[in-house]
Amino acid sequence: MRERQTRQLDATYAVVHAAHDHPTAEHVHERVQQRLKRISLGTVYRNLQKLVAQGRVRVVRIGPRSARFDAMLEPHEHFMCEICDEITDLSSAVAVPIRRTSLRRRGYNVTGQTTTFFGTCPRCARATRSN
Amino acid sequence: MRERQTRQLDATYAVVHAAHDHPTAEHVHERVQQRLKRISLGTVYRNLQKLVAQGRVRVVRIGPRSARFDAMLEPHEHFMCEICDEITDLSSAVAVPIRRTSLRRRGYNVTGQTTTFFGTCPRCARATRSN
DNA sequence: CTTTCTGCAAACTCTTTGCACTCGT
DNA sequence: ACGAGTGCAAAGAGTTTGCAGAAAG
Repeated sequence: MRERQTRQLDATYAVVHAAHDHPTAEHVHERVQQRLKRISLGTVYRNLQKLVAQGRVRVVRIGPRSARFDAMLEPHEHFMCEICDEITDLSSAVAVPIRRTSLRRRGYNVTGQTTTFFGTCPRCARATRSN
Repeated sequence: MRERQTRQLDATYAVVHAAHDHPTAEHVHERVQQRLKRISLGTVYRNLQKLVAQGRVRVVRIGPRSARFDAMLEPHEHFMCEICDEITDLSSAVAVPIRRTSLRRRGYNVTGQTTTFFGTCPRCARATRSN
């Protein structure tokens, strides 16, 4: 046997899959603890790594803070609000796959891509204006 | 007076500006030390922050390792090789500005964007094939 | 039973910071 | 000479890891 199915792994995946807010490892830990009170942060980190290696979860590295996790596997883009730090999903542009082809012609092997927009989200933009 | 022009700040900017390989803070430190032997890593970090705040340098946060710095201010995309960790510049797609407009219509205030492709660069792709 | 996984705590990496001193202006 | 900037070393955040014991198959 190679990989075991543990409560900790299942719960970690369930939390990331249910989340729609790109949680950090610490967020995931807090949420998993609601079900498994004794799970440690180290285990959450190990299981997140495992899920990423299995391709069931993706890492989103944006901004100066911690890595964030996402079980949305369909290609999509992100918007990061520099005021509230919230990351929202954007539906993917149609134009993008074309660029991959041109890179492949130049000898690159492209396995992934991310586009992130930065700025102020509508909610924070409104709040800023009214202050 | 507000900001002073120190040897350390000048040298830090000169190194980033001359670099074409997206150096980490530690890289920048090593290179600046060739001219100012007593400069500390903390000072390099503080000066890199200052340059970023001034808009003379950009931070590139890709991959699990440290932040990397770039004085190339024209819009461009990145390719990160997952084997050798090298980040290369790609000329920017023409299609991208269009998407910003559509985000603005939805209430986002867009101040920046990055697109990164992941995979294997031509050199590593060749090396892998021949092994 | 065997081997992987876990909890815990310590270690590690990257970055920031407090303090006394230095150096631009 | 005033105060922003510096070097140094210690502290912080985020993440990884060694180990002894727990538990999946």
